[in-house]
Amino acid sequence: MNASRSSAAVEDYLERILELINTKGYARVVDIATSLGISQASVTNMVQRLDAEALLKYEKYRGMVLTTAGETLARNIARRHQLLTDFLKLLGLDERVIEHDVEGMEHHISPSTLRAIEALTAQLKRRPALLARLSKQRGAVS
Amino acid sequence: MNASRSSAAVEDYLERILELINTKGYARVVDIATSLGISQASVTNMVQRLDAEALLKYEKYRGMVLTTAGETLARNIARRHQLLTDFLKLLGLDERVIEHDVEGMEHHISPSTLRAIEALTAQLKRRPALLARLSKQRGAVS
DNA sequence: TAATTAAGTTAGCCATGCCTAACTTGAACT
DNA sequence: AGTTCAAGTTAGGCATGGCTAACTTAATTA
Ligand SMILES: [Mn+2]
Ligand SMILES: [Mn+2]
Ligand SMILES: [Mn+2]
Ligand SMILES: [Mn+2]
Repeated sequence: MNASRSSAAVEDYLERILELINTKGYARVVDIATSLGISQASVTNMVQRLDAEALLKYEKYRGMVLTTAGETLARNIARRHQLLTDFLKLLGLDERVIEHDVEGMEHHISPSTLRAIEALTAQLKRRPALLARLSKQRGAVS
Repeated sequence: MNASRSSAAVEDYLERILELINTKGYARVVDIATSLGISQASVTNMVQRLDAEALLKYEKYRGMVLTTAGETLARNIARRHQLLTDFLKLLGLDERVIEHDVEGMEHHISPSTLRAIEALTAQLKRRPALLARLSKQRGAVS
């Protein structure tokens, strides 16, 4: 029923859940909470909502698995995160600034904008001289 | 007192209020509402909050002026909006996609990231060949 | 197996930011 | 001056997404 577009919060949860599953094999409430820096109660709440929205299947006290729909969304946001990170890294920005900015921007990038930035990143990777000039033009630090 | 960072909503209001003042000479509740696509009631509410936070001075039923703090914030978000728009325009994206994406991303760009994108934009403007290759590499359309 | 404790859940709360409906204010026209 | 009506305000409500405190479940340990 409810096909309304995903919120930034939903995308962040799905992204983190997929990441935990990929690295640890499973996603537990306590790990999601620690990793997102929020309370376990908030995670329980959202996990139940994601279950209701059929983005994952959750068995209380047991565990969760992403549904096909949930995994598709998760992979999609993970891809936006990765491509934006790659792009900003090229510009020589500080790691933590990149992480912060990407975490916010990733929720507002249309497919066509993403493709354009992807293409630009590929081109820039072949032009180290241009990138060097960039760093020089700015303060050269962060 | 309350130095907590501004929300995206606050930034959007301030940006629009400054724009109305710059183009019409004053910002009225009804115009802010129409221009942001929200109800007058919501605008009244936020305007009163911005007054309480000393970002503008509001005289009920009369009018509003930005305080120094409010104008500083407004100019700042307007600049982020402009620079991001310039950058995405360079990539040949559709106007409406740009507007949509910028409206979201502008709230998540750190000063150093902004400077980097500004420098990149300046360099790219001197390399039309690279930009042409970019458009070709993608679908060439939006 | 019984006790302990980490993990998870529930209940109740709050801030933000939006809405509609109903009312008030003040400007403009007669 | 009285009427009309656009603009503005207030009241009350809702969804989202956080929180803490108290309780329950289940895994571990003695
Ligand atoms: Mn994010
Ligand atoms: Mn992310
Ligand atoms: Mn915006
Ligand atoms: Mn803007």
